[in-house]
Amino acid sequence: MPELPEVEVVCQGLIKHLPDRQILSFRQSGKSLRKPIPTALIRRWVVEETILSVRRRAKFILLDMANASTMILHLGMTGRLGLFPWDSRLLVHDHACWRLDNGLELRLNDTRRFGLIHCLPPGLTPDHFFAELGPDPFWEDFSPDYLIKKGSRRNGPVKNFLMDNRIVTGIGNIYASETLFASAIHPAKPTGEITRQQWRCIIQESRRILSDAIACGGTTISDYVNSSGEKGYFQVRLKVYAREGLPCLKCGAVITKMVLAGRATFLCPKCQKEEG
DNA sequence: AACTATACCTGCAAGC
DNA sequence: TGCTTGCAGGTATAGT
Repeated sequence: MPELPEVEVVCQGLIKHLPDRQILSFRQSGKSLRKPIPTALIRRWVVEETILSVRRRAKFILLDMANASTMILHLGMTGRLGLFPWDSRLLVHDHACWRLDNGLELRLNDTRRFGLIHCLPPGLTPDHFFAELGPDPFWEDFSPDYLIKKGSRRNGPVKNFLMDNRIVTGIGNIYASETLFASAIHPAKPTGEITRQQWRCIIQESRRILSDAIACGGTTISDYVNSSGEKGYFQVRLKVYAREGLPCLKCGAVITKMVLAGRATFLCPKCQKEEG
């Protein structure tokens, strides 16, 4: 998916347009996303309601409605949200469309359909829905003490640990590689061997990289665009991700690729020593 | 309990 | 040209 920065950029775009808008109607493609689209719940609780606010929690986007219901959106790997004139032509993978009272329609386009839409009736807070999720990287809870407590008994690769959203949310495959490069830590290093100083470094670097990426409008690998249809520009700042065979920007050694938990992982073998 | 492999789905690029 | 294969930003699950 879009990782945390891309979701944040989309969210910031939606905040400019959605609050105070009323949803007039809802339509869908008929295809299921990761779970079936809860059309009945959306028509019951969201249609004809006004949007109060737009928030992000982890990689979820939340629309708080005036009647205290909540619509929760997740973009999966290929999800995109955009605003279009309501009578404009639908695109091939437009799966959910909310018509607004200003002539525009919010459309969720998701090629691979790994996205998710939830609708919580009034009074059901999203809290229990997010109960299993770890903190955002920007929260104070994301601290060396917390990571030592959660990670000391783990021997799996630290990269997998950082991508586990029960530990910390929003660090996906791109930013896990980038954070570990910036921290000079080998992605396969056993989690339990990471020192307090290294955790401090990981926290600091992940926040710096994610902030920079948000400021750049996110990373566009192939098809991600923000809610205004603009691409992000962080990809030109990536130091290791998708740079296999190219020289390390710090030391000139050749960037290599390995597979961890089935995911492509990029590193500089010289800057990120196994025993480091 | 922790970890890996697999499944979900479509499109694209590379290789034959 | 056309087929097959592998791979892609996420996450839930079943299995070891």
